Amino acid sequence: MEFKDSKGIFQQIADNICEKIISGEYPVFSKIPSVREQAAVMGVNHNTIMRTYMELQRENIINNQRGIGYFVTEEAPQRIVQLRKEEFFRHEMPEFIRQVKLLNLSQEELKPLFDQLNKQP
Amino acid sequence: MEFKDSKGIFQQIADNICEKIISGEYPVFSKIPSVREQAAVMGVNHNTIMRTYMELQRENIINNQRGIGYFVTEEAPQRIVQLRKEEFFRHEMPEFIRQVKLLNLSQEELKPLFDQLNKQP
DNA sequence: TGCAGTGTACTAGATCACTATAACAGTAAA
DNA sequence: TTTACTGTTATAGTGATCTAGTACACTGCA
Repeated sequence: MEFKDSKGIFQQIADNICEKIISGEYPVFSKIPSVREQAAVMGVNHNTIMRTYMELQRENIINNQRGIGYFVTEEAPQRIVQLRKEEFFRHEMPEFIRQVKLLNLSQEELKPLFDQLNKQP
Repeated sequence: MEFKDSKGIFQQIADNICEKIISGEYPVFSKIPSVREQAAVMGVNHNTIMRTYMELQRENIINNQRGIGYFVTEEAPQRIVQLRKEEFFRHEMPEFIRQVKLLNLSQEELKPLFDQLNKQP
């Protein structure tokens, strides 16, 4: 996996896992890759994955059974979407609007954006 | 100034200065605060400001006269807007759209966004 | 019981961003 | 010339993050 240096690696991995959960790649109740396996896949140290998993566990997105592995909780998808929506409306959307105004983008330039957003249900 | 820990401080200061330039707070050809003064205002070390200024100089947004200070270049506002537009269309907008789709936001939830964007000329 | 795979914990070290501090050099103006 | 600004450079130290490596404990299964 490639990482931006604008954010902690463990946070990026957490985001990545969360997206796999809400996209269905990691279904509810399923076991996610072990700390060591994930570390190998991501190309990072297993301690870094450990930190990621502990964070996600603290947020009740995964839970673990010692000696067995980590599992996606039943409430995970709902929690992730909820947390992300809050973040989206509190920060990302206002910042996005601020950018548009600061750059003084025209309706013409924004047309592709509208086209994409209008595809939403 | 408050800083997010998601990005280097020097980069956030550079962004801040760029916004002051395109908003007109730092007009073309004007002298911007000295390294030490800016450091005091921002509450950081002057080496950090030095790094910021060197970056901005590398991008031809400011230039300097040793012993006198740093000045906004004539082409600065245009360059900043151009660089930011490129960045916006290459990364921020696609990422924003990706988020909207991932969170499966409804037209209803997006209405405030449309309202804001339609205010653009 | 033994083994393989799992989580967990610990120490040590590398790297990076930023800070703290100092010293040096150019410019303008009194 | 002196003073008070400027930029510039250098060294050392701190804190956070991530890596490297090791060791230990738990679980399921052959």
